[in-house]
Amino acid sequence: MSYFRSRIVIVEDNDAVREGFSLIINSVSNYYVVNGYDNAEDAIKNLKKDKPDIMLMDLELPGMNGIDAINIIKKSSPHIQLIVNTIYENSDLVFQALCGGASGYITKNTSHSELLDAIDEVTNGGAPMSSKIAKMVVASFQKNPNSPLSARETEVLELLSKGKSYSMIAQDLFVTKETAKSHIKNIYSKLQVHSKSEAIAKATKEKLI
Amino acid sequence: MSYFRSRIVIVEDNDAVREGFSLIINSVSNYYVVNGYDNAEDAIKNLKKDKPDIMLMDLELPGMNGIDAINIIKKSSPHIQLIVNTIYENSDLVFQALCGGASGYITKNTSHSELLDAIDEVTNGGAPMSSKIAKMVVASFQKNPNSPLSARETEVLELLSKGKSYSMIAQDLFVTKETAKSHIKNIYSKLQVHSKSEAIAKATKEKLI
DNA sequence: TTTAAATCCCCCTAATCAGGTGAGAAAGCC
DNA sequence: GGCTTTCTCACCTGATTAGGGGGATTTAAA
Repeated sequence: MSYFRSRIVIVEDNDAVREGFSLIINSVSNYYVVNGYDNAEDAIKNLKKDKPDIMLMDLELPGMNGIDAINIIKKSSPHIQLIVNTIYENSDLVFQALCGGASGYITKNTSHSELLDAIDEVTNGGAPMSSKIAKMVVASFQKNPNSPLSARETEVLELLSKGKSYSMIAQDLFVTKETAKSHIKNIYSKLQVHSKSEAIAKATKEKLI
Repeated sequence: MSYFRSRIVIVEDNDAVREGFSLIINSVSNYYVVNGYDNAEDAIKNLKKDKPDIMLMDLELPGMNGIDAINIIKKSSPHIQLIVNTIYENSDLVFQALCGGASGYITKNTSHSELLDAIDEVTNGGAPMSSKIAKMVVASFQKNPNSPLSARETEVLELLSKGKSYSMIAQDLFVTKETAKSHIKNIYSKLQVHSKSEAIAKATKEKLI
């Protein structure tokens, strides 16, 4: 744990919630809230002045949304640890926030002590997540168990998705080019597509690869 | 929380550790350890008999390794929740375990109460992870901030990685095919590659896309 | 004012892609 | 035993592509 008090900025449009967070965070000695904003624009404008180590960021904000804010903040100040705090558990939002550089994602049913735990965790280089979010993140690594494709076809599609040509796939799998083509034809027929890009798009969407 | 005691199987080659876990888990009312094994083969053989709801799985085992075991167990009994418990924090192992269907990944510096917390969490549909593991998982969503590629080039490479042809990329970006080609030439030169597959491989490895 | 980025154009050749049609061997299922 | 799927291989065709070469212009940042 740091010997310095980490500087925290809160971006949250609900005044009561924002002030509640401030009180909680300021009640412990390791942290203090340097500023709170009800919109992302003002928070971004004052980054240089506030010098936050950690930001608590709501996603549903008036004006600029939280996802865009995360991208802007992380580009200009990559050292800032962003913790998303929102009611949304929509998977697109979660992955957009994480891809944009959020260090954690906690939902708004979080207790005061859990909020402080989350701040502790990013301070120690962790990645705090609500239980449901962690589950979504872990699930994103796993394939669809109901794939219509055979093991070999999946293998071929994986190589196709790596940009390999028919002949390269054939080489990798120690078969002839005609065999690779044959697999691809069957993949197209099963997925009801007519090109590499459609096949990869469908396979990615349905987590077949 | 369930009204039934969840059935737990432990796969762990260190006898003392395995028996320690059993004692801890059996000391709470929600769970009981139906069996413990010092290798994956025996655990897999007895799946039908043991009917575990949750398995605690070490990765470094004599004979079959834990990753292969996870894949086999998840294929035959997808309802089983697997919690990896290992000393390894190697990123390849973590992602292999998660891709294979592990529900959680905790490292061996975990306290007794944290172990029980992890079991509680999978019981409630969560995905328990050690702090470092969660950080690795979240980091896997984020791009390399030191990419040599321009924003436009990254965009082009992303489309290329989706299997799109030069002309499709041009259409998507509302430019001519020659422009798309020009970007791709620059990408190849910057990445020092000479084909789609090499570019995608390098970009994926270095998280440029 | 030099550099990088983004756009566009021409030429070239070998290779690729997608479709059709057909077929043999092995494995699994009822 | 018969059925289906899977994996393997082959030939044909026509349109497109990929990757390389050579340039050029405009804008914006350093």
